[in-house]
Amino acid sequence: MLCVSILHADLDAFYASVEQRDDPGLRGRPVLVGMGVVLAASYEAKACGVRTPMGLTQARALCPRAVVVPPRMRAYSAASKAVFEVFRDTTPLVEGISIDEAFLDVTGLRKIRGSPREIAARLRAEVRERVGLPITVGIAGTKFLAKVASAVGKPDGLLEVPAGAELDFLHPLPVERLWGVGPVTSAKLREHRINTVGHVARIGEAALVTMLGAHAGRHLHALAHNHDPRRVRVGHRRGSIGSQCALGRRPRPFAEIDATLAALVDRVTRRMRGANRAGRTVTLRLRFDDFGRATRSRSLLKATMQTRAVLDTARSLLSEARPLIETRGLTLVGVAVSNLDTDGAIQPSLFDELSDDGLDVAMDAVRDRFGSNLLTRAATLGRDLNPSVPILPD
DNA sequence: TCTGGGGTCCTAGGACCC
DNA sequence: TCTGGGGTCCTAGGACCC
Repeated sequence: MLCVSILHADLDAFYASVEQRDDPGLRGRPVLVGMGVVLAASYEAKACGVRTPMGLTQARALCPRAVVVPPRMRAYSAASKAVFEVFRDTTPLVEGISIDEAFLDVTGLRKIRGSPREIAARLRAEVRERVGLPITVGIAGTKFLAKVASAVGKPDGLLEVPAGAELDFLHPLPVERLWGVGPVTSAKLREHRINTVGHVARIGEAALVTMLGAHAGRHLHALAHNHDPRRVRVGHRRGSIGSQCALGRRPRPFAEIDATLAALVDRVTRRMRGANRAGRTVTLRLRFDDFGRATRSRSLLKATMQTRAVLDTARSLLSEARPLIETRGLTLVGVAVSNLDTDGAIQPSLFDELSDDGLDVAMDAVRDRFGSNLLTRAATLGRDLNPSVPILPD
């Protein structure tokens, strides 16, 4: 039987490392990337206790020596592409998880490329040489364990969990290492004095299901025994495309929220056209003063990637949510399109043709109603927002 | 510890169909 | 008029991930 070997490759403090690579003056110093909140912290900054996402004010208090730089998404996107090229030169079986991490299936490469450890070591060296970035690689027989291994191996490390030693490695770790255990599940488990993965493995599936629900219970039980049958999937396409914008606590006139929504829809549909994906379900995301959240969604009869159609739907959802917004105070607005088709032939509308440069078009839609102040505000917002960065390579 | 922006998956009720 | 099981889609919410 062929023993599966999976690598989990994860760039270290990705955005911060790109900044340190591009500005030698930042090397060896604590670096924070962010605007408002910390998007990434170099290991020097993490040593002070800085975490993401933490407010920059608080991060500066913890780490007064830190250099704060604004994010440069284009640079990170380019670096990510270069790293993924190294991945694909290693094996065609690459599954991107995010801009800075991927699974690589190297099963069966032993004869031509050496042991998984040799492959991983070469991969790390190549990322360092070709892209100039530190990367940690975990090696194991399952995706889950490879991911745990890279997390434990950070930073700039290589950690292999040998066959047969999986549970010895896994069971002493805290429950938070399990994929799918966040703050809520962690609190529930710790309430029952379940603190380690080994304890999760011992208490039995039925008890976990009672505690956490059917799916989560079975899932965690399986992971705690290192049962993870998921294969590395190639060519997986994202299921939704969205954009959102935090508004701060200052009250905003409804018209300004509407203009912001138009800017967001313009970005989203532009990205959809760029990726040639049409979608059918429009979701409006809202977050309120008390950090409560709500979503409102509507499905269209036909998939679209046109700004006009998505904007009309989003705006209608926003109007319906207006009473909610006015009572609870809005701090974030977002829009996402899901139910994505793959075969959407691009059908430019007049609206879209007008929209080729910047946010002019979405702004046209609000100009008459809201006047030039809001137009300026929304256009500024759009330019401040970072360009689209693919989360998964299309 | 007061929280950004990009996503994923699961649950559950209701409408609707056979 | 009341009734069943099975299935899909839509919508809203929640938890989680990086």
